[in-house]
Amino acid sequence: MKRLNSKSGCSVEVTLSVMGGTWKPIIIFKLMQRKLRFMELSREIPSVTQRMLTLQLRELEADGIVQRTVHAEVPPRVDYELTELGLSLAPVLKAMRAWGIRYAQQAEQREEAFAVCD
Amino acid sequence: MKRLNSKSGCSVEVTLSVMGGTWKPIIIFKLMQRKLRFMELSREIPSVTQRMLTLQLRELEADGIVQRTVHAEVPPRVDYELTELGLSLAPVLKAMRAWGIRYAQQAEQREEAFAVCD
DNA sequence: CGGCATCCTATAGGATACTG
DNA sequence: CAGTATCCTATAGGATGCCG
Repeated sequence: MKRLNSKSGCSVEVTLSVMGGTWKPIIIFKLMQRKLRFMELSREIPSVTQRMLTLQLRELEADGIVQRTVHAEVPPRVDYELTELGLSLAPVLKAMRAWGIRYAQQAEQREEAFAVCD
Repeated sequence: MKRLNSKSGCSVEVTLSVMGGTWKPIIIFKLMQRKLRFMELSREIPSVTQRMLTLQLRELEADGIVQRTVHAEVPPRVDYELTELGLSLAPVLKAMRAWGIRYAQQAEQREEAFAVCD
């Protein structure tokens, strides 16, 4: 996905430059519910490979959306949580969630057999 | 961008399967304000090429988000407007717009010189 | 456990030219 | 005007293996 230049364009493009991408909204949404470690995130989002998960988390970290904490333990333990800035994206994600639920319900009535969870 | 399978996964993934992508949210946002013809859309979103605009509009049409109307005139005239389903995405786009504006304002205070419009 | 490195393929996306 | 068609490059993304 093309990374939009956040220094220009409309306000929606600015948001997209930070949370655009196939996995970022899902990652942020999962982290809205609670702090998660790497393996937990991986299990929560089965469709993402570990490689992509790592890459996207690094970008979210660089953009100040996600806080990464490494605990000095054996076995290693790393957890990810939203920063204040990341939390401020909650209204966007909540709107997306609400729309997805409504859409799936309507599709169900059309016998399209969705299976939606969070 | 990987097209998520809308038949599974969390509710956010369902929404992403319809409006995910670099250009779709921007296109939908522009059409929220008013009906636009192809060239108008192209000018409103300078960063998108005609080719990508066509492709994305076709997908949005196939997903029932956008209504394409061809007028039998010379020169040809085609306009795009949101369907009822497309309009129901407004809360998502409005949340994205609000976040983008706030983010740009804060960046401005950090002297990062954004230039944001709609 | 939480990665990173490497190699590979598929798809997104751009440039340009052409057409009804 | 509103596209198509063609060709091309860049990036997304997957599979696998290794490591502290």
